[in-house]
Amino acid sequence: MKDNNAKYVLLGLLSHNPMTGYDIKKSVATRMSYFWDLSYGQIYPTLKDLEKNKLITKKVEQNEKGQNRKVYTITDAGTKELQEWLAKPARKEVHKYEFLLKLIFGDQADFELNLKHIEEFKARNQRILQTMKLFEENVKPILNQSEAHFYVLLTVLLGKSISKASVEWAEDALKLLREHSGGEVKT
Amino acid sequence: MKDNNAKYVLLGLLSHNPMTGYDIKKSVATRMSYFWDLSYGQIYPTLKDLEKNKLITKKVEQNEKGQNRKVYTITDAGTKELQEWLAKPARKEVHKYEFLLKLIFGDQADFELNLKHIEEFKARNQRILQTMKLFEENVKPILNQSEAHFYVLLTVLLGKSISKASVEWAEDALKLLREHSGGEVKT
DNA sequence: TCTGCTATATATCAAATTGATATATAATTT
DNA sequence: AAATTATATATCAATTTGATATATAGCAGA
Repeated sequence: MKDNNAKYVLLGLLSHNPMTGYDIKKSVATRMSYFWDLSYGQIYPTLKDLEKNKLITKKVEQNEKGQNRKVYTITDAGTKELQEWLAKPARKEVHKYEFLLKLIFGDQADFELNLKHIEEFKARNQRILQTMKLFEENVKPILNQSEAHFYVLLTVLLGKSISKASVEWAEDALKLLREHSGGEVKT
Repeated sequence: MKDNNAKYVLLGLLSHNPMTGYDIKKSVATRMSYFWDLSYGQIYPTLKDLEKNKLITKKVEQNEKGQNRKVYTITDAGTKELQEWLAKPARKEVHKYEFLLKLIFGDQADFELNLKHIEEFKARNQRILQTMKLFEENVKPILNQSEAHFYVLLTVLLGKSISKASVEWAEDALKLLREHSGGEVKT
C-alpha cells in the first residue's frame, strides 16, 4: 500500500478514538492546524486503503436521521504500523511563505505595498498566537486526564513561540522599512 | 497561461538578472531556502511557458565547452505582470512539521524516541540559524549597493527569528519531557 | 592516468497533493 | 419559509514533488 504521511495521521488519530472521515478532517483542522493539513481527497481514499489492508476496521452506524456514519477503528496491526513509523526519523520541515516571495521582490513594488504585506502577516500571526494561547489554557487543566494531552501541549507551545516571534519580527520589519524609505540620508 | 507561484518566482529573479534554469534553481535554494522551494519540474516547463507568452526572452549562448546555456531575460510585459502580482494579497503561510506529527502521537511511542525527534529538530534549526546569521553578515555591508539587498535582509531576519525561537522551544520541550517522564509524583 | 565525485545544465514523468466541487440531509438562524 | 451552517462522503482536474535520465567539464586522489 502507498506510504504517505496521511496514512499515519489517520492511524495516529484513530489510535486515540474511533472516528469518521469527517471527524478526522475536523481534528486535523483544529489540533494540527498550525503544522499540518489534510484534504478529503487524501482522507477518504486512505481510509479505504487502510481498511483493505486491515490496519483499521469499518463499522457503519445505521442512522435513521442523517447520513450513515462510517466509524473507523484501529487494529493491532495498525497500531504496530504506527509505532514503526514513529521510530523513523522525521523529514525536515517544509515552509511556504508566499508573502516573503512578494517581499523579497520589494524593490519592484512601492513602499505601501511592502508595508501592507508585512501588516497582513502580522495580523495572521496575532490570530494564531491567540488561538495557541487559548489551546494552552484549555489543555493545561486536563493534562492529568490523558497522556496524549501532554504531547498536544508541546506542539501548541511551538506554535505559540513561532507565531510570537513572527509578530515581533513584523514589528521590527515595519520599523526598518519605514526608516529605509522615509529617512533622509544624513551628512 | 497557468498562474502559479513558480511563474512569479521566475519573473522576480529575472527582474534582477538574466539567468538560466539552473541558475534559478541555485538562487531559490540559497536566497529562498528558508521559505520556498522550486523543482526542475516546475522551472523548465514554466520558462517555456513564459517565453511563449513573451514575458521573458531566450538567448542561447553558444558554448564550445559544455552544454549550451539558455539565458532568459525579462521583458517589459513580464515586469508589468510581476508588479500586478506583487500588488495582490499573499495567501497564508503553509507549514509541514513532520516531526510534530510524530511528537503529537508521542503517547504511542517511548520516551527516548520522543526526545530524539526533538533533538533532531533542534539540530536542524541550529544549522538554519547559523546560515541565517552568515547571510545577515554578508548582506549588511552591501546594503547600499542595491535596493534588492534590503528586502533579502528582511527575509533573512525572519528566518533567523523563527529558527532561534525553534531552538529555544526545543530546549524547553526537552526539559518538560524529562520532567514528565522521569519525575515522580509528589504527595 | 584513470576513477570517482562534484558541478553545470536541461529535461521528463510517475506518484502524490491540493483545492474545488458534487451530493445529501439535518439543524439552526433570520 | 428561506437561507445558512454543520454533518458526512466522495471525486477529480490541475498542480507539485521527488526522482531520474542525459550530457559534459573539472578536480582530487590513488
